[in-house]
Amino acid sequence: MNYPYIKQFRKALVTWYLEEQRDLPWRHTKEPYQIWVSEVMLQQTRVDTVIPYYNRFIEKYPTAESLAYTPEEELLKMWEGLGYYSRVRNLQAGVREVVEVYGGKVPDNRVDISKLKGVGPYTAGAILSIAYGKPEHAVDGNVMRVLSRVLNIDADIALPKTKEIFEEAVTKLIDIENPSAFNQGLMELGALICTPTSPKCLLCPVRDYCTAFHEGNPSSLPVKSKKLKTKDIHYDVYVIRNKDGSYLMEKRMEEGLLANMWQFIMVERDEVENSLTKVEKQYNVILNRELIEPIISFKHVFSHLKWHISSYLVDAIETGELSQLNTAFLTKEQIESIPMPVPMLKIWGNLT
DNA sequence: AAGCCGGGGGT
DNA sequence: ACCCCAGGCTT
Repeated sequence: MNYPYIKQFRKALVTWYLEEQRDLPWRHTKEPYQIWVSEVMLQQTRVDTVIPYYNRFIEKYPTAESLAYTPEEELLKMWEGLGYYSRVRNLQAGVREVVEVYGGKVPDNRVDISKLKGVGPYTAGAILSIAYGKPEHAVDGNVMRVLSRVLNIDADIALPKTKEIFEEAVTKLIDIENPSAFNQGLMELGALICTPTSPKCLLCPVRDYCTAFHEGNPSSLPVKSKKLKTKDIHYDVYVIRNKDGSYLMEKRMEEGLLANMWQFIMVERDEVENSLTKVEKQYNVILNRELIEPIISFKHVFSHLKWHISSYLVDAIETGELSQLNTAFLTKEQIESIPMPVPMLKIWGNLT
């Protein structure tokens, strides 16, 4: 794009953003910490999903100091249902570093802010431009889609290397006068107008500067290669109830999928007799095999795998000492206070 | 560079 | 069924 057009493109984008932007909670603040929270929640997550979580989170943890030393289980409960739970662990680690190393002030340069846990190239640029007004690129999926069309770039955006092309493009195009509105304008345009399928080109404020609109095919961009196939795993989930009306639960491992979240007893599907024997032995209980009541069967899709779950309610006739520290019989009130992944919430919700 | 890490909504 | 979403970390 030639220089005169760059200036006009900036102006058109920023003017449109300032007039048409949605009223979102995190647009009422310029506190770097609060912008940070919003950006982490928005990673791979839609605006409408984030809004209630953001409001609750900021109300409870309005400052870096208030978040820094909150127990992890409480944070996971606040994050419950949002997904990608390592985000909140990393956020807290980063925030704690800000409190302890930077005196509570979020760094205002890319080198230092990028050292914080959970802050990658995008989040760094977003905080720097939105909270500090720095002319830094913030390239996410929206930006790559919009600019692939405006500049008619057909490089494969699934390749990490391709992102550098767009970072350089933004660095060249960005409005020094209002980096915040420019970066958010690109993303807002991607969310409202320059959508993945059927972009609303006739309503686009930068249509005049869009190469794909004039010389190419906006709908065919961006190019993205790799598509992943999910693996199928079948589980039987046993909701085991003791004489007190408490339920046997276990906490997942500290790392990996759904780390540190709680679940009912879950075993890979097998012959029913084998499953029950395995459960009885491992958790030192004797189950009433005469009365196994199906609760619900469903599929739960993750980004890289698919769970097929069948769940059952069964009474423990006898219970012994639980050998593992991460297992316990919990009351209804306790269960509703611990963080559980959505599949377990679904089973719990169908229990009564 | 590729795999891992959730969940929901749109088409 | 498939795609994508205000991505980052680990290997």
